[in-house]
Amino acid sequence: MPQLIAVPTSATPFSKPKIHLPIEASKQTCQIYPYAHLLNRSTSSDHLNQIHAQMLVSGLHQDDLLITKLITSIIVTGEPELASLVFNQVECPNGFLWTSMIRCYSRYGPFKEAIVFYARMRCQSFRPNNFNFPFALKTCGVLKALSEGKQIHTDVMKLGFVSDVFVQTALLDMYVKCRRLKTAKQVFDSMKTKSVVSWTAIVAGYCRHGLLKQAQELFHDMPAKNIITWNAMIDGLARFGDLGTARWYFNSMPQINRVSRTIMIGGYSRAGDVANARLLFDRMTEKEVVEWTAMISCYVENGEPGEAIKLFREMLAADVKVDEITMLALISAAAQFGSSHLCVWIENHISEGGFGSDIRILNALINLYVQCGSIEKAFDSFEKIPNKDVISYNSMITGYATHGDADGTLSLFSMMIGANVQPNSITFVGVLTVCAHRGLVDKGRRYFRLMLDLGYIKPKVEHYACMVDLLGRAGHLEEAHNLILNMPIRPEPSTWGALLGACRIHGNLGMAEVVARKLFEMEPENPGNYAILTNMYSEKRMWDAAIKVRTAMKEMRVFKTPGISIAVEDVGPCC
DNA sequence: ATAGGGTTAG
Repeated sequence: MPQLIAVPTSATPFSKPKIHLPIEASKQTCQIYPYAHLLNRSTSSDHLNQIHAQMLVSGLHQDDLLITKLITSIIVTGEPELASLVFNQVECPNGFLWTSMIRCYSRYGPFKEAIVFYARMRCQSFRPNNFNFPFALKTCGVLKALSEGKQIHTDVMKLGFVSDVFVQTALLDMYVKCRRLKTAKQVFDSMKTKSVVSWTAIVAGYCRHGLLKQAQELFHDMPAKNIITWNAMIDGLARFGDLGTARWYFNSMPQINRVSRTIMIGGYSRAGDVANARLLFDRMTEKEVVEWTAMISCYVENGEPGEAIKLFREMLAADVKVDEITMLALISAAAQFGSSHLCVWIENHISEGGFGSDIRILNALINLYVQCGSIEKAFDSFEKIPNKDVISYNSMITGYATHGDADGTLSLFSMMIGANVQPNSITFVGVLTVCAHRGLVDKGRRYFRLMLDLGYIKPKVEHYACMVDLLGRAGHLEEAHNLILNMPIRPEPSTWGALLGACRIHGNLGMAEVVARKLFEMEPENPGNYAILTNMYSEKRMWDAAIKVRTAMKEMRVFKTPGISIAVEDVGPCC
């Protein structure tokens, strides 16, 4: 995470905020205050603008109480930009105002602005209060902005909030969200008084990162649990493979709610138990958008897009309000279904629901068109996105790559660089895949080199697999072999498998023997590797060697699985 | 300040 902004940590001097209220303005106060009752949730932003204009004219824009009310009203309309506009005209904002602005951005985004506001507050040497920290820290967690979080941590210590349970809990949660479990635990251990929330935050942190042992230990040690603690625990268990225990906890917890059931639906879904997920779903009386979406996703996750789409229709019939996450699940289902006649229907829902400006939806749409085979339409949707992010570019690059379009892939990569969007490891999977597919050896080498030179991308096995495939197919077996031997991460059987395949293509028996030996060690139970080597011996009429491999196979009790042809199910029309 | 559903690759 690049540093968003330098948060000044100088803690002195603290100037008390002063309100410079013009005398004339204070005289007019009673005339203007009647406007205050207009500032409620339903006030439109035009109306707020009018009120603000009047305040400016009357010189009341420095009136602490009124401005606070105005900004609060703007914030509930969810328009942070307008709120900042008003805020920026306040000479000496009070603590409540600073908190409001930070909280506003931490809720509606852009999240970065919340930290910017925190930094601005510190630049003005305003002393944060215990309400400022949690919202600023929460935002650091959302953005995974560890370095900013640490700077706020310094402020917390300098300014004497080490014994504030709220602040400390927010701090430990920030470390949890930034994947710093050890630091989170240190903060937790240092707390003299801990609330249920503090305990739950650390338990949930361990759960989220799959450290179930630590989580369970604390779970059993904690003096009191609430339903959130239980839910965090069953989610951890269900998420990381111990569905049985999760189920046991689920059945023995003092009370359950909608969240508990949704967690279990997710657990069953990941275990492939669609029937039990549906059973739980059907038994729920109060189903809202999250529950419906969980069940729809369950079908998507388990390869039943038809059922997912059917359930979505039921959801509409049940008059449940669809949100952007339901739409993402639905688009996923349609993409899996792969039929282009769903696309128009989907696009209608997107515009009806007002999701047309949500970049996540638009990105999913690119993938939908790619999966339906209309790469041109995918590009149309891609082009229409005003501020394309990495995922937009990746979706399109991957789309071209899976269609084997090297020109499309590589020109889009250049476009991405030109637009100053940083490629990530997924981008390079796409680029290298297409190079391997199209036999573009030199280009592949160059892009691979570029990826390493960029420095911020940790090469993964997938990248090496692409390169081995690319070099191997082109006959550069030695180079491919050396790449595997020198790669900084553990090669997977499939990495060696790619090389073995290349040896077969080029009839290089010597290297095939070396590679096969490696594979026999790694996955002695996989019959495919023996088969390739046996076939290579047979092709060279080396019958003795072939028989030797077969015998070894028998001794290892490896049997070649007979070929199975799976009938393609006719799903029929779905709508 | 703590819990549930989602988009890009493989």
